[in-house]
Amino acid sequence: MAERPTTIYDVARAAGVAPSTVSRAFSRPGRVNAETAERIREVAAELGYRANPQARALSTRSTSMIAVLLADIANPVFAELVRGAEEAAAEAGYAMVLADTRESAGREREVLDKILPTVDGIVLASPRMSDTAVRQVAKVKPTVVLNREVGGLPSVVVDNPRGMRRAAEHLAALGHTQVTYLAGPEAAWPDGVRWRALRDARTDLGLTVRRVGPVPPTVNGGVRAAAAWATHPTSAVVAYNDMVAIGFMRGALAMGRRVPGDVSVIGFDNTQSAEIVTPGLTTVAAPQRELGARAVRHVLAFVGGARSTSTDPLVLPSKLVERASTGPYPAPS
Amino acid sequence: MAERPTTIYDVARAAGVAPSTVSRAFSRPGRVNAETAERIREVAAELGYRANPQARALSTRSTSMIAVLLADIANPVFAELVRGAEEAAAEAGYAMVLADTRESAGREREVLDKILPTVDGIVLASPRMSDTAVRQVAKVKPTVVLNREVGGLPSVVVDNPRGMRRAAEHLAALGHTQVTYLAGPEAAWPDGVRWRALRDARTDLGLTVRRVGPVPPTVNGGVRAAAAWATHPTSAVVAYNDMVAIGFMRGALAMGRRVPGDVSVIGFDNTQSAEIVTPGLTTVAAPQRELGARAVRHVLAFVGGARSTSTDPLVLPSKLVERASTGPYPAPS
DNA sequence: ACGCGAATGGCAATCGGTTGCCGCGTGTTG
DNA sequence: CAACACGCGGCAACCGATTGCCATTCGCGT
Repeated sequence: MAERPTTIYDVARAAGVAPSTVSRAFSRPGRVNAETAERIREVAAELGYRANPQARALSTRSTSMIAVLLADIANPVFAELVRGAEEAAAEAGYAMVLADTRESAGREREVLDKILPTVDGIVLASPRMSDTAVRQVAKVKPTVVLNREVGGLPSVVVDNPRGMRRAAEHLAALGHTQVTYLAGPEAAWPDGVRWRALRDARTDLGLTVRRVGPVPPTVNGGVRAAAAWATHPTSAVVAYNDMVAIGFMRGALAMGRRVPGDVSVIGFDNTQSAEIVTPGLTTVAAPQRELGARAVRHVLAFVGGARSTSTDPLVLPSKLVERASTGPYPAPS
Repeated sequence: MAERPTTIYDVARAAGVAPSTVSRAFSRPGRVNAETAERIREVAAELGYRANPQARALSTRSTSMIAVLLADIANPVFAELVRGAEEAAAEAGYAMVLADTRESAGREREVLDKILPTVDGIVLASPRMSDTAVRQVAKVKPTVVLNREVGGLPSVVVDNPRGMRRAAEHLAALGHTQVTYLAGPEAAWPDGVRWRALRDARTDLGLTVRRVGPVPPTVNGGVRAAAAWATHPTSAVVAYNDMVAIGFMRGALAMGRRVPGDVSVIGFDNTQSAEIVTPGLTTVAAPQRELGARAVRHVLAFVGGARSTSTDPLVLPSKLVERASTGPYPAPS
């Protein structure tokens, strides 16, 4: 521990050249004599030299890193997304670091202060901070926003309206006429979008919609939502996300309601849990991996100097995955 | 974008003082006249000055960041662990960054090269690289290893042997005499430990043990394990982790075996999935959050200059959580 | 009135790299 | 043989902050 790493100066001394030559031997191979370069590289290897990217960044203003800020790592939606992001970054020779901001705008700011100067670009996944705060960040470093639209800033989002529309159509086709929406955190941008999409689908699908919540986007939140729903039960519910949907199913079950016998349930995100839970959860899926990859490629384009790729949000399709948690409107028994 | 951030030089000029004074106004408040400091702070705020931690690190050799490297973010075990780590870091005024290494030793090295100089300490969670590579890292920066022991290096691990012992006892008490272990990746340190613990429990619990695998530590891996198990079925199975256990249950179910009627299943990790799956999965739980927090506090102690806190591994207890996936040895029918 | 030390601000070196520019030596060309 | 270009290495400034040391000023004791 604490052993000072070797620097270009160490290498330079050992190889009998100037530090600048060592630097060039690595950064622009053509610029220095092939033999000299070779010798330097040998010496460097021997000494275990590794360039300090931060020191380099001081003058070049470029680390080869990007950061992805997540509202909550424990949320399984992010698993695939991170994968996609990581792969896209690796492909471009960038390292990706992640920071969890625990659903808190304050924490986002703190982390950003520390991390911003160490990276070339930022992906804000489901940021909780204000639009102005986000714009502030975008002024300093190339930034792409995920799962949210912030006027004038590049963003990547899922086609939530269409997803919700599909969900509503599915329920309507099964004969349901009343749908309850189990709302997630108000700070979550997609929540409002999904709710509005459901309301918009109301008239031409002949649906009545209600809304309970907001509840935390967790299994327990779903259990609480079930209790709230029970005061005015409907034959169908759409939850903010899969975890809430699963919690709702547990809660409903505990109250003696059967799924989908008494109530049909639809979630959002198609997380792994949606598949393993019983009954299998019908849910609106989004290409999370693609989402992450696109976002990263998008920032990297900016980092690479793209002046203004269109700032229209890039919207990715979503689709309904039908499983066993939805069924026909219960026949009067 | 691309707007150069303001530096102490900008602030110094605007406030009519020397850069060094600006620096001191922030880093050692007593050292500079109260009024001057106040003025500087005002000017700085007005200009939106934020210190560049990397530049600072050049001379102080201390960013206020630590890194946690994970083998796989998609693995839900890490969710809680990250939480604990993040909280412990925040408590100490450190920011935590995460890197996913996709279960690859090579990727670990690459990421470390980039990230190492930007942080004060490292937590390696379930590293896949060789012991020597790990020691190499530890020579450069304070390092704590999680879920693995590397001779001479501080580490935090779960009491896997005891956990497995409890699982075996539980099965033995239910009358099972043959247990199959569904092995996870060989590069995963706990895999060997768990398997050995099961073998060790054999004789005095009167068990016969078998082993199938290795399989990937995923639901699909579990499905494959079920196929392998089916060639020599046993009445009880212990899986490398919950995902494998869940996959096994699906696979077994698909083959017409009932859980726990025909086969009892135990997982490891007590992830959220263990609770929501049907039947509820009996599993060996570890205090993941605590694990993460301890690891971080441990590195921070080293960062703070502790010369050699004992390098004995810190071992945290594990316990068996009984749910519905285990039952009595099937009566001959 | 003189001397001394505390308070306070500035100068300049340093951290580890990068890069513009200079200068030397060699090879090519007229 | 002179002129010129080019290849290649070194010097030194710079990125943004920190810090040891020095200089100035002021207050105070004697």
